Amino acid sequence: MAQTGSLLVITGVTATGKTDLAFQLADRFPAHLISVDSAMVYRGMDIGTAKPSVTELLRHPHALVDIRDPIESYTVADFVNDADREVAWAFANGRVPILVGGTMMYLRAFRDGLDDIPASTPSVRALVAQRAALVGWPALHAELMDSDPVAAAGIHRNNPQRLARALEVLLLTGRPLSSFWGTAKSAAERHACRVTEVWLDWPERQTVHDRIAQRLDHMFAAGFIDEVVRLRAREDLHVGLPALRAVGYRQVWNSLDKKHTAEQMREDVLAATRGLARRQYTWLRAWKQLHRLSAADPAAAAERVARLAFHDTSGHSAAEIAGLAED
RNA sequence: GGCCAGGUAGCUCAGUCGGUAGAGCAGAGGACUGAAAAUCCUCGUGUCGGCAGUUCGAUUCUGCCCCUGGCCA
Repeated sequence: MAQTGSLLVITGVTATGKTDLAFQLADRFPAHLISVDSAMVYRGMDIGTAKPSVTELLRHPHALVDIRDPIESYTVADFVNDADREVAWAFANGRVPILVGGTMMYLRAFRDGLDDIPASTPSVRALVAQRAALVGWPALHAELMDSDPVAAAGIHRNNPQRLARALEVLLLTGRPLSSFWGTAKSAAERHACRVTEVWLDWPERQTVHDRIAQRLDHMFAAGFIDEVVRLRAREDLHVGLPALRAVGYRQVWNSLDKKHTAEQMREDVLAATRGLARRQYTWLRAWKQLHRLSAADPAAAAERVARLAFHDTSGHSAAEIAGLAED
């Protein structure tokens, strides 16, 4: 099948400057920006998610931002469907899709594809939770070991979330979760395109931690706490919701309950954000095919990405591109 | 100045009836198929404030000193 085009993915841990890089490229090339961010999908969660400002979004529109109310949930499958639709739109309109963001599971599901497995339902989820409360998760893990040993082997007995999913699928379909595996198609296959993935990174972890702290102080100055207070004012929202479990929101929400000092609140959010960055690193280090670029030199990074993903407009030959893509 | 309570892991603390110590948090590494900014797994040597004494052996007991907090002057 002939390739129809080139698709660019820009990722990296939180607070590394991914958005700025995407803006630079969007200024130079006909691009379609697609957000890969499980928190920016929610309306009214702007400051704490480091969402681009309204003016920035007007200048550089992002697909998949502000598409859900915090009461709703948004899933990996939703993301892959939405992203596929946006990518197809971009190709149909002569634009290069640029996926920007740090929700690593979304990114991997998009790139490698998702198998066709039904979503859970509230009633089945509640049923599994009830049984867990009764017999405990390790016991349910033992049961899964009997009915779906393949899936059970990959899930720790203390991991309620992943264990629940496997059991829910079993209840929902009567089939083991693992029996659904193996049919997923990668993004390159689904869109018949070349996929270039870029990891924007700082050489020192400390730099990332410093940037996180600096950004958080700007968030507080910009009214982050008021934003959470506004969400709390809604009677229907609570911290159990996926949206309100987002880093920062959960800590600020809980701090307001416990009447923590401002300093304690800040430390809680910082620790949670550093933890997020650490887990993002775990994904990134496992993806060896990423082009790792230094965030310390944004201009050079932009130049490099332009050559890697937009070779058609910068006049490089296919042979040169193949060489560049090797390193 | 006197009295009291403390000084143990980056932080908050527990503990050792004398045999050189352990939790939570922080931090690090890892896993990851519809909640993923989620959920979970693994990782703990630190002059036990300093100096001396008693002892086979002191972080633990004793003395002195230093520091912190409180009370009394």
